[in-house]
Amino acid sequence: MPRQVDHDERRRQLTEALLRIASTRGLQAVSMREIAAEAGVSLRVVQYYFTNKQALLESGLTELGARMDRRLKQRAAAAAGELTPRGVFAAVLGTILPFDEQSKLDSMAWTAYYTAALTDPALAAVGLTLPNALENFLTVRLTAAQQAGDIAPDRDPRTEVASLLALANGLTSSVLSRQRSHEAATKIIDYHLDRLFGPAAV
Amino acid sequence: MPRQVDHDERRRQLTEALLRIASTRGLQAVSMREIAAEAGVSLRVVQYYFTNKQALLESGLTELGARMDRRLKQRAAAAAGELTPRGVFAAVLGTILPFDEQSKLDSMAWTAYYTAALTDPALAAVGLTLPNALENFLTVRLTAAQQAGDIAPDRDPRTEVASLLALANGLTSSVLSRQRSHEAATKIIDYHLDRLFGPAAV
DNA sequence: CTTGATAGGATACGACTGTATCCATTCGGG
DNA sequence: CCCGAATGGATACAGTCGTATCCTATCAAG
Repeated sequence: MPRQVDHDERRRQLTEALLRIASTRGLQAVSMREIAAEAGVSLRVVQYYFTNKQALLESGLTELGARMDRRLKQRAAAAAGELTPRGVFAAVLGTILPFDEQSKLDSMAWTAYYTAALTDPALAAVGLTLPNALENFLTVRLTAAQQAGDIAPDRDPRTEVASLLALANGLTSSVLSRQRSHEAATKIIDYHLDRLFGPAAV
Repeated sequence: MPRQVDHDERRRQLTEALLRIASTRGLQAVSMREIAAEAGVSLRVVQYYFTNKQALLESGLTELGARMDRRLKQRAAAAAGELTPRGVFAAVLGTILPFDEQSKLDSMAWTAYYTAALTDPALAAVGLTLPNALENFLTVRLTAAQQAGDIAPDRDPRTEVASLLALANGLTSSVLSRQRSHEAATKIIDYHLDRLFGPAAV
């Protein structure tokens, strides 16, 4: 059995242990020793696979981005065929909202990272690439949809996209803090998609 | 000079020092000794006026809520007279968005507290009262505005209010992370108020 | 069989944490 | 006057933190 595979597998296990701690007890509860305990290994092993804590934290953020990406592609695959403009938006925004236990935990971790990035420039660079990519992607789609006559001409595609993403982020916050349920948040998103594209065909 | 005044004044100074650290270096950088240094007093003084760190943190959260409340009342007083429904919403949402250096710092601290509250139930109770109060207040106003014919009858007041508040929160996040400017965020808010109430009278 | 790299257990170091204690000063009411 | 309470300086304590070091194993290539 090749070494390299074991090596990457170990790193993945440690990163997952890190995210488990960050999402349930917060990023300030993440320490080298806690990760070791959570992963069931010794402190030395954590040190061995990650040169320092900074590298570990960045690995966690990268993994979070990869998970979000994976979920997006799953939704895209599941909704294959019906690639209506509205379907694309429902998929992307529905992926941002925490919709099951795991995505809720990931959203918690993401929020923790986001907050840390506000006062730690090293994390900020890694964390902002995904949101920007989403905004650009959706703006292109919505502009095309407008030219095809799918949305009213007096709508501003850039503003609409920025609004929907900011709305999804705000709703995510309220779901995480148990201010409202996932279903309530989804209804609010649908309400706006109805107004933008017209009622869903289903 | 009465003791009680000095006592409260000292507590206020220490709380402000705490918020200064939390908003510039994050909540994890807040320690008893750091607060003492920031306030220019000895560690013992911090211990003397706050029995433990938990009390100190709660004091910071309370102060943040009080500041937000103060800003809201300032806007309300400045816009006195023109209490159009749209004016009320513009005032409230404009207060949520960080509009100057100080409110930006406060928003940073608020975000830090919000994230901490996700994994620390003790803080959650204190931090959710203001958002809920805002939501209820605005819903009453918008329902009345709809009955007065100020907004279209096919709008759902509760959903609209929840959306605007979530939107303002999401936009605040993007402003704090320098994804967009305060002006850009304000324009997005205005865009939606225009659609909801019709263009501003000014 | 030996040698060097990979892997990991055990332990130590200095810095920092919240909290507690000991002690000196100040000051208003008896 | 003086005595207890309010105030605060200096220091100590037991943990935890990230990181570094020392020392074994294991194992593939020479």
